[in-house]
Amino acid sequence: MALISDQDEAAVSAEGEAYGYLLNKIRRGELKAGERLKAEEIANEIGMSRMPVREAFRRLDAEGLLTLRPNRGAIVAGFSPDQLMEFFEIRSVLEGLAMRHASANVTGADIEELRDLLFRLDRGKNDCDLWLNRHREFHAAICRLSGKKRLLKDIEKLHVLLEPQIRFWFMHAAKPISALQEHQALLDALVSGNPDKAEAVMRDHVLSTAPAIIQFMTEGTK
Amino acid sequence: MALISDQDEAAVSAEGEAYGYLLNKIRRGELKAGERLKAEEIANEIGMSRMPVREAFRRLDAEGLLTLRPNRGAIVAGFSPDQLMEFFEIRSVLEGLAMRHASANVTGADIEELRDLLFRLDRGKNDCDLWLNRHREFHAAICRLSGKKRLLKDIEKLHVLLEPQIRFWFMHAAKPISALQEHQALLDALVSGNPDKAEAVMRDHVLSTAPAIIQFMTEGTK
DNA sequence: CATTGCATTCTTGCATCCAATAATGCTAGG
DNA sequence: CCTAGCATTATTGGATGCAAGAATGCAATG
Repeated sequence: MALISDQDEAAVSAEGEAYGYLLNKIRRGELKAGERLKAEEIANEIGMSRMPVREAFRRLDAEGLLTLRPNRGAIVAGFSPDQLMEFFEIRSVLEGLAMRHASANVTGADIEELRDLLFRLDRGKNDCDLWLNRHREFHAAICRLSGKKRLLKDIEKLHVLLEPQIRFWFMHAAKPISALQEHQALLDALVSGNPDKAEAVMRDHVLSTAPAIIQFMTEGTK
Repeated sequence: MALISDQDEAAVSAEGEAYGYLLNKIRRGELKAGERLKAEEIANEIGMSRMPVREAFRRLDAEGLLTLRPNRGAIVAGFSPDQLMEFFEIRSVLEGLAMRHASANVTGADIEELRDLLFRLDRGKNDCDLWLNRHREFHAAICRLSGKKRLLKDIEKLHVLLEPQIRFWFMHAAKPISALQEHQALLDALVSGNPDKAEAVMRDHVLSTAPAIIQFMTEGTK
């Protein structure tokens, strides 16, 4: 249930609170690419000093969500179509690897649970936040079966990086009608017992969604 | 030539200096896994206050080189054989992807340069630092041909994570006699014009080196 | 009217200070 | 001699202050 970090749990530290606050804003698209963030401003909004905000900046910068420029503050990272495509490609190979391991570990109970997640995903296709969360959770659930923690973490980071874009697409473009059968195919590949096939299907799945999402962006902004 | 960040360039900021100082120590294995780092101690060593050191801790934590525990400081990250294997696997798919793109972009001049790097790599096989740097640079040079910046960055991060382990192996185990032909095979695959083959060869190459390095660790510590 | 140069204001980066939490060592009791 | 509990010390997390650099606005000049 924990996604990237503790962004919705009660953050114990001020830095954690600042991190979660900013992460949510970025993911929801409330902070636009290129926007400059002033440490003191953020600090006032959430009732703390600039120090923990600076540290949150540092963490978000390391994750690629912000760009920290010397003496010139933090700006929200924005990505070109090429960069977005690169993220999708990295996701495809990482989730492909996770899928490969998952296919070796998966049990009947796991499949049962995944079917349930998929069912809920489909039912949430009219609520953006709901759908995005369930979609992320569905992919995370598969990756979790791999048992590889770092892999899961890296993949979730990429999902967060792409979330504003996917949200934009979800809200403005045609709803993902085909999502159900696409993801059903993932489950089929998962139980096929063929690791190569499982990996290949996941790679194709991730890449197949990319062009529509990216192309829509370029059309939407011109 | 710039590796991960500005760890040997003249760091402009105090935070950058602290980051580079710690990064080098970790990479060289001067800080052992599990060792606790005290912010003030580090700060005194390099003549600054704790604040920039804390921020460097935050960055290194985000990169997975340190583990920051609430109220209990930073400890140097250490990895189990399983975790190391996971890193190698992630490296294999990421470098495989980079190789795929590189094979589409590579020119005759690039191959010339890579051959030169490989030649220098082989000549440096008796100096640990030299060999490690050249080996990293050889892989980075191939990945750079992909033109994918994020991919290159992620791969270099993994190289840094694995560096202490590879260093340990290099110093205590048999020298990598086969490295020359292994890497030569990479160049052959690169010019083969077959992206699938190029990717597969790189994946195999990265994975093939893993068991020896990891196994040696478990033997060396028991 | 546009543009350059300068002065003012704002923001960042770092040091220092203080409170809260964790680690350490000591003492007393078994 | 070992252990539990407490007092002391060390260390972290966060707030504040201050200097250096960047952004802004204004005025003078072409």
